[in-house]
Amino acid sequence: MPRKRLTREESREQTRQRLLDAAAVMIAKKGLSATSVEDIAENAGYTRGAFYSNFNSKTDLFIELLRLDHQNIQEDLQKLLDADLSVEDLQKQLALFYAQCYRDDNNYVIWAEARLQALRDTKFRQRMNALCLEKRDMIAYFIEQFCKRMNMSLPGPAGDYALATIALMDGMLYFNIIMPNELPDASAESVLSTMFSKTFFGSLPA
Amino acid sequence: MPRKRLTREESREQTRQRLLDAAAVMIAKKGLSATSVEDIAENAGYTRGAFYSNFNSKTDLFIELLRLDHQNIQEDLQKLLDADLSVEDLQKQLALFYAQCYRDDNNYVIWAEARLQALRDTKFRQRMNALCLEKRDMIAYFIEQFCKRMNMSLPGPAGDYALATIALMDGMLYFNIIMPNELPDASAESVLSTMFSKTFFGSLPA
DNA sequence: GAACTCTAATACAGTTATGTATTTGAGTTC
DNA sequence: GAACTCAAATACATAACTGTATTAGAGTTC
Repeated sequence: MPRKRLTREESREQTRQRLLDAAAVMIAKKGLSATSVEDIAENAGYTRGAFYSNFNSKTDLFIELLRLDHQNIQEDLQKLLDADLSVEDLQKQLALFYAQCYRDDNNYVIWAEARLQALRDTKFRQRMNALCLEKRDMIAYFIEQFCKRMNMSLPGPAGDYALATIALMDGMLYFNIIMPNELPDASAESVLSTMFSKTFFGSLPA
Repeated sequence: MPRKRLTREESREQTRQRLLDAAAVMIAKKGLSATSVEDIAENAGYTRGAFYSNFNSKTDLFIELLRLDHQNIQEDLQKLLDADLSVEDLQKQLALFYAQCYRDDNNYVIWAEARLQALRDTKFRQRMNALCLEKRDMIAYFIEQFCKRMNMSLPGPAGDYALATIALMDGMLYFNIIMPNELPDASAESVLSTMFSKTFFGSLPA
């Protein structure tokens, strides 16, 4: 039984959202270029007509997908910063944050696809880079906060460490997805925390 | 003027090699699934007939491409190990090795494509994982050698550090390719060496 | 050099994608 | 509730890719 007769705007928004959701699933499953507009529409329960009525192109939809996910990430990070956590909790959050971003595997794949797309498409790369730099700066700020509370100073720019953090977690995450047996969670965590504590604690002033 | 009238076998080998080269270029440029068999053949100066005469499928060719590149990497690494370098040189080699693997950008993209393919195709993943584990073990051995000469001991299994090394270098490399302005070489190098020296030197026994 | 062989080109048949133009029908307006 | 509007379906015209089956011709064999 249909709860409610949807208004035109609600109905359109629902369609749009379903198309976005279906696209995320299909792109993760088959890859960006192997996913046809037809795939997306069909998987969302519509036809191509609905797609072209809501998006100009597959690329446009894809960017919207990234934008929305990035927005969620930023909001989550901001909440963490605002929460005024203890040093221990902050440390935990720093180590776990990135993995949380990719809480389901779809997101990991989608950003991996995005990176490749960025290598190929100048316009796309510009939009992508803006998102990445925002993320880097956010994490850099996070690291700075962390160091301040620990009464430490970094040997280099926080931005560089932010990049290293993203890079490291990304790579570890990939290994975890692709061959979970070879790198049990405990091991991954220990490697990460070793790298981080050695790196950051190594720079303690006293 | 044609140097020499090629023997049938030579001619076939030349065709095969040209197809492989063209595939590497096209796959890096357009992506694996966006690259058609036609693209590869045409770009190599042949028609699809030549392709199907030399390979069973695009996937087969792709795996051959990876296999060959991986073979080169392994050989290079082995040479380094055999060279019996000084500690300083060994350290340099460790930091630079991975970047050398991707000496031209094509290879980076091709392996990124391979990672995504591995996420989707079980059979492919199995072949891929074998290559990755070989590489990990090789680098782990490299790290062990390094530590031995430095008279250090690692706090954890060398394999874990090898994975972290690969992950970190991979991620940094991506940033370097995608936005070289944001991460000048000097900066990337300093981040890497900081991470490594802090991590490994932090574990010195005395 | 005639008969043979195998590489690569060509021809073919089938499938799947694209975007636009047009139509249908569920919501909206009065 | 009749006229209207816009979201989504359908129809259409193209284009591209796939793999196989067949053919042409450059090497090979004797």
